[in-house]
Amino acid sequence: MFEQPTPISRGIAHRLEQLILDGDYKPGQKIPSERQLTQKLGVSRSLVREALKELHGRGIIETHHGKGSFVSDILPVVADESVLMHLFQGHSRTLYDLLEVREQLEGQAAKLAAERGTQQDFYRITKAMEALEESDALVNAKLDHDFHRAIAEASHNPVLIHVLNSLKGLTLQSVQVTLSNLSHRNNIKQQIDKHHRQIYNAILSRQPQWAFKAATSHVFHVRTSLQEIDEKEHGIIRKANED
Amino acid sequence: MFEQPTPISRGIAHRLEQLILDGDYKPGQKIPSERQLTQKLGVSRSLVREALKELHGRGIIETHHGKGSFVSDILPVVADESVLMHLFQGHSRTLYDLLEVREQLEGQAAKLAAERGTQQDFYRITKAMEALEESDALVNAKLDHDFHRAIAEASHNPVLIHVLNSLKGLTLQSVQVTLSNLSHRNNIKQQIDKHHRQIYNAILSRQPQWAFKAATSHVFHVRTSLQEIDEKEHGIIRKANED
DNA sequence: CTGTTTCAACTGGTATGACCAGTTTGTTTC
DNA sequence: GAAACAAACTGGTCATACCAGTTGAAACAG
Repeated sequence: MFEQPTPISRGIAHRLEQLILDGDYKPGQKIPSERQLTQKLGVSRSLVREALKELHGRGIIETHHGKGSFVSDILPVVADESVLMHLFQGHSRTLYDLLEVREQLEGQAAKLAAERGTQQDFYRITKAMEALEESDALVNAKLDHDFHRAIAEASHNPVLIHVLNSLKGLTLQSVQVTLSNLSHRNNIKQQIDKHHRQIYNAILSRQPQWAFKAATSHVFHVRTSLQEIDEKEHGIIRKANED
Repeated sequence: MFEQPTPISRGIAHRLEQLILDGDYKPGQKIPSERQLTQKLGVSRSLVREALKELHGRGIIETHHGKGSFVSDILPVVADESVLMHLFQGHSRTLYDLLEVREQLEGQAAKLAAERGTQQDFYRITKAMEALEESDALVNAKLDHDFHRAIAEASHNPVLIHVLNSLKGLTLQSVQVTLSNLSHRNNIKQQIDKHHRQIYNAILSRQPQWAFKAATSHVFHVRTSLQEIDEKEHGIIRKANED
């Protein structure tokens, strides 16, 4: 009755927004030029421009004359790192706090990934997994993070991806600390790999419950292991950011 | 040297914004047509339209085909509280995404609160709980939020508190939407109260597992309830601010 | 005179095409 | 090799024409 057939312009802004949310265009990255979008979206440049204006109004993109439009990297308003980073320094406990949070988040991500992951997602996860296993070098905090990130993205939950990504800086740091503390015990490195495999298998065989369990207990295990060591060797964590 | 002489369009949007802020055009009121603005502002219609789009993006005006543009009566709640806020508009899915994340976070918070909460924490939670129960008014998004916040703080996990707090802006709005959609069904309001009681009891009797379960299933319940309604009445969420 | 129909004049929505103005890049020139 | 320059990008602005809802007043029917 009052169904106005949604103006195309709304649709354009919406579609672009979705592309950004889906990660097709990432924060800081340049999006196609107006002329290109005109083609890609099959509408006139006027519409493209108006859609971009709308997104600009929402603070989603920034535009520079002669250069192009870019996805605002200020996107991660959630949990801005500076604050957390601040918490971190001098408070080794924050590492545990962080892991406590990640425990749930990673669990949820794994679960959703098992439910919703596409073949493409699985491919990415597999690649990350392989890269992780090959490198017996113990320094690969980044690879570890890539693996978890691939899973997060497979959850197709923008908010979840967003929050986890916001914790990225800390995560990286924490993983670094973790590895440097845990991995020179070879059996632990093996255990971690085993965990990853469990998560991996659960997701690819589409068993959400199992994936959740595997992911949470993985983080839990890392946390408690770290805790034990910390109690023994006392104060190792503080030193972790000095290189 | 790098001072690019502010594009006119920015100026247009700004001038219009100023007119509205100055009270020349009041909330709910119609602003001049695009053609009129073209004259009044001395620029082309394209620019006027783009400026209007920008204002629309900020939520300052609403536009209706054939009728005109009107100043939003829900004036900007202070620019953009967070960018995520915008993801909402037209993306009801994001609400579910958000609840999926909160499900775990709230669960963890409740669990930790049960483990670590002090008597003072419990006192605060109790007060929030009472305030929540007394107000049989259904509009108390804030009270609901206060309750969950008290629990979060009782977890004594700064990271968790911070992340949950970051989601506050969204939570508030989502809760608002939630309530306005759920609560006019009286039995649901009762169910929610019951959930809160369960969480409350679990925490104060220091039963972490139970608290976790109660909190997660609470959010889960809210999410699925909302989902059902959304599927039935279809599109209600978008309309939530039209009265 | 009343109620309906109709149509013209609004309103915003979309599409072209032209031209201006910064930016980048590769070529030419010294 | 370095400086100068000239396309070929990019976004910014304008003018014009036409489509599509909305509204209200004039024309008409009863």
